[in-house]
Amino acid sequence: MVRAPCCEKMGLKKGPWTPEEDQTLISYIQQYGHGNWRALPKQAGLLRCGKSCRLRWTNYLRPDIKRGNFTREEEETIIKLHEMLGNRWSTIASRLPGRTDNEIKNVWHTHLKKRLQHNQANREAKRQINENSKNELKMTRNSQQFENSPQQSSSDFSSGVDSSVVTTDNFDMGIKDEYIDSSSETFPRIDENLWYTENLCMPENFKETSTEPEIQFPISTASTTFRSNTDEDMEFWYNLFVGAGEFTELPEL
DNA sequence: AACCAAGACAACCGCCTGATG
DNA sequence: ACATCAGGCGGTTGTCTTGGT
Repeated sequence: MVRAPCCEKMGLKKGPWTPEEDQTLISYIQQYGHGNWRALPKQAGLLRCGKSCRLRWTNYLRPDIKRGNFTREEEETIIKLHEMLGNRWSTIASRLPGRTDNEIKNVWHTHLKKRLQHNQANREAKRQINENSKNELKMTRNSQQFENSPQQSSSDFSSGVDSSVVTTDNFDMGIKDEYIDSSSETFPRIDENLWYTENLCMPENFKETSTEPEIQFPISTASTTFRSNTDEDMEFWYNLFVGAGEFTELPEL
């Protein structure tokens, strides 16, 4: 394949477009259209290559371009589509009227990618806290049980003689990544799907901020997922994730 | 006020594909 | 079938702006 000569070698201008150039291009396209991009700059009197003109028009000057910040809905659409399609910016752009692939690509690299990485790091941190709390709880309950029943041997605990006791064995092997003892009454289970941002909820008295909330409380029961803002639930989750041990008031964000 | 680093975004580059002769 | 061209796409770079020191 023969490569077209680059703009510089042909003495054509590069770099940012001036308002005059923009106006020239707009006027020409409004009058004659853009049937042939390669021929257009010469006919319009622009010292630019056709490719540059096309990009300038499609990414910036087109009348149906939507300028300004992306809405929350647009951002969510991009995130979802990117999850499905990967870096197919033009396909993603076709689903967002008035937005160009270039703009979407820029937004992705400058905002959305970082936000997703941040969310992922948060989820990982929470998961770690959850894991640590789980271990602490496990140890506490085991030691309490040992103190209350000094006559029992440690092998009795792990054999599951008393079904109300959470032992190392039934905790680890019974239900993975869930907070639940064999009576299934005391501890709500964590629905892993709730870690995803769209499923997280904030307590009513939490302040809405533009940044990612630091603490969020996913709640579900063994049978059904629900969202709760009751003090009891908040206290449970606050102690679980923040690890303060003593719950006094909800944190200000 | 001056400088510098980081962020945001416009523009370019190189490759690919489909159309055409 | 092959060569050439135009247009499209995604990755990368360049430039301007902004915020911090």
